[in-house]
Amino acid sequence: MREVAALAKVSIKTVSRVVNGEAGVSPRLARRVLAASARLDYRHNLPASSLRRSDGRSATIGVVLEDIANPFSSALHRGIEDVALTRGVLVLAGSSDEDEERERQLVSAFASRRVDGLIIQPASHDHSYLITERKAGTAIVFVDRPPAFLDADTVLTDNAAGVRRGIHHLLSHGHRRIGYLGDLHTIDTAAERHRGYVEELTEQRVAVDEKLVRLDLRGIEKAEAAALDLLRAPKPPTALFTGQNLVTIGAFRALRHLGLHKKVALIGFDDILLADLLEPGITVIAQDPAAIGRTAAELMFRRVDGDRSASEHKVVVTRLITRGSGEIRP
Amino acid sequence: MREVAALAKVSIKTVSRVVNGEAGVSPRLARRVLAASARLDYRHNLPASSLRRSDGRSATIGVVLEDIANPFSSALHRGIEDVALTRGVLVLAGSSDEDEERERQLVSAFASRRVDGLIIQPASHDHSYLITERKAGTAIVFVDRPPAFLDADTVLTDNAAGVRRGIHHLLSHGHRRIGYLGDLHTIDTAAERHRGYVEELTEQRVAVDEKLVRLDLRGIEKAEAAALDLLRAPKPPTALFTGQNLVTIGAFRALRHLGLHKKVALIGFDDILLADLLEPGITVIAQDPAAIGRTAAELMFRRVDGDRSASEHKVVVTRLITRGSGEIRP
DNA sequence: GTTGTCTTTGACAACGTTGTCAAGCTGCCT
DNA sequence: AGGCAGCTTGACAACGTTGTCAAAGACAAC
Repeated sequence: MREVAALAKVSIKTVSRVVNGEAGVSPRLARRVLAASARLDYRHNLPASSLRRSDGRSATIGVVLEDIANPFSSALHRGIEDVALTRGVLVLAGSSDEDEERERQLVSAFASRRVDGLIIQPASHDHSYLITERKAGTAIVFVDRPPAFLDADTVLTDNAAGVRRGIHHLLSHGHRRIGYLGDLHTIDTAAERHRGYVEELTEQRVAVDEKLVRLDLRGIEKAEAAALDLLRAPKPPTALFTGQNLVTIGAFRALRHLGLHKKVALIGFDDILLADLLEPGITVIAQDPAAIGRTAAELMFRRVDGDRSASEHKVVVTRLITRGSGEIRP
Repeated sequence: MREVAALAKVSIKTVSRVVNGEAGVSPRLARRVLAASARLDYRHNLPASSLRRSDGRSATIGVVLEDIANPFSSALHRGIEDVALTRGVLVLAGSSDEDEERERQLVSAFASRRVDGLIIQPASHDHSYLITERKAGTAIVFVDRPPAFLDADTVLTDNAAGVRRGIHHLLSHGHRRIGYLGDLHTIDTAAERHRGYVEELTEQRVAVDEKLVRLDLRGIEKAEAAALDLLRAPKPPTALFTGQNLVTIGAFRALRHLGLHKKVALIGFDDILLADLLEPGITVIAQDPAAIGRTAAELMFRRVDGDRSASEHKVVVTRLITRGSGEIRP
């Protein structure tokens, strides 16, 4: 900047004014400054600028996701990016891999880079450590799962209601023995989905048979094994509800393996690419991760802009997509 | 930091030493500083630190991807993250959406945040604009596609060789009329893959029939329409090779629609989640995007560490995964 | 010609940190 | 006792930028 000022024969303050598009610089000088900065390949130094600025904004936000490579997280990420883009804000993202410690490390790394806001898909179960960040003025929004021991904005899917819709669909097709395969019960969404299963059955006066329920299935293989186990039992279920992406794939593999994929009904939570091309197509309760990301980003930027009203809790609805597997009758 | 120094009754320089783990601070003072910074919830300010430091490292890198939500890009992203993590470096990522202008905007936004390095999956066809960044000391690595008008490190998949292996596989199963469906020919990888198709046929003395080739197919729908068209022609192909992810899905849809999915062979470039569960399973030439990401990140960090040797051009090999669709005989 | 107002411009300090360098202290050797 | 090396500590400037404020200039009104 000093060099640009020297070349344009103005003070560095004038260069600063031109760079920031401030009013009150004569067109003649502005042109000289622009020419000089083009000649010297001058690049504005944003970190230095935000160090000096009164508001201290870095025009950067931090996002903690379960895994930036998984389809749900990355669609969410993209939703956030699209909103951030409209404000010239860049997104730092990291994967927690369901590790509480890693979540905290990421937040800490974001904090030392002075991000304006955080969007967190939580892995940990105690977020009181974020009180410091909030005091420092960082906007915080939770997505997909609620925070614990911290009051903050959230954007969640209505998991229980989604599952209930799916279970209702199976019941209305005549099923009474509906198996449930779920992810780690320590993950809030998995617990919620399981709750939806129990609630809908109870409300419809169908007894919950614990032998038909398998929880804590992480990954395709474990889900496949559990499904095989369930389907080979003396009184097997006539339908399966799977509480997560990979669990659905595992269960479908098991059904295929046993030649039951056209006999036993299946509904999965979360849409899967290609689910429509399988035989039968897989009926799913689809979430809208991009919408969750957009909503969270909008909420977060409202806080960045100074909104200090009470925490908001938004719910993004699910959609039942019928493709065949959920419409098989017992 | 000033406040911490005051509370610990030391100079701010001593606080700086403790925060940076520099040797030569007596344990007694170090303990006092640590206690004071814990009490005041002190957070080290990395942008300010790197402003002052002689090397000026921001411990942040920028990544331009085609779309952070697409499976290929996000696996690549994750590979980069895993390497960056080991150095405490954070990753800024953005989607170019195949838009040249957007690519440049992202690079410029990264540059004003003073990233230490850039990893670019290029959308544009002239990268001379990056000479400035390189002069400023930013390490630059290209992934998936080569740069134009710029000499830089690259990590590419051997696209032509991969396709040739697939075509060879089809030929060895007795096919002579092999259709080719490809993505936008302006994308370097798409052009390379098409080249592989032509080369292998030519080398094996099979005439290339232009009526069996459709390029510039962007997205599932267009690919599906083109495949339908091809398969309904007077002398339809007995096998299809699809040059990209979504094109493969579109082609499979078309085959299913015509009831030809167990009669016409299909090999696709890029693996697809669930491809093994379709009927028949889809034979693919699989890339390893996570390996590309890791390799690129390692190359980039070597440059950040001062390696000034000639540009390296790494090639990540493909793998043929047979699942049934590619083994159908005419 | 003087005064007042408005616009343009620049000098200087400050943002939070670290590199440089010198001062102060301890302990050992002569 | 004096000298010296080695360790610990702090004062100060500087990184690239912008907020503050005052000076300089332009112009109109009297």
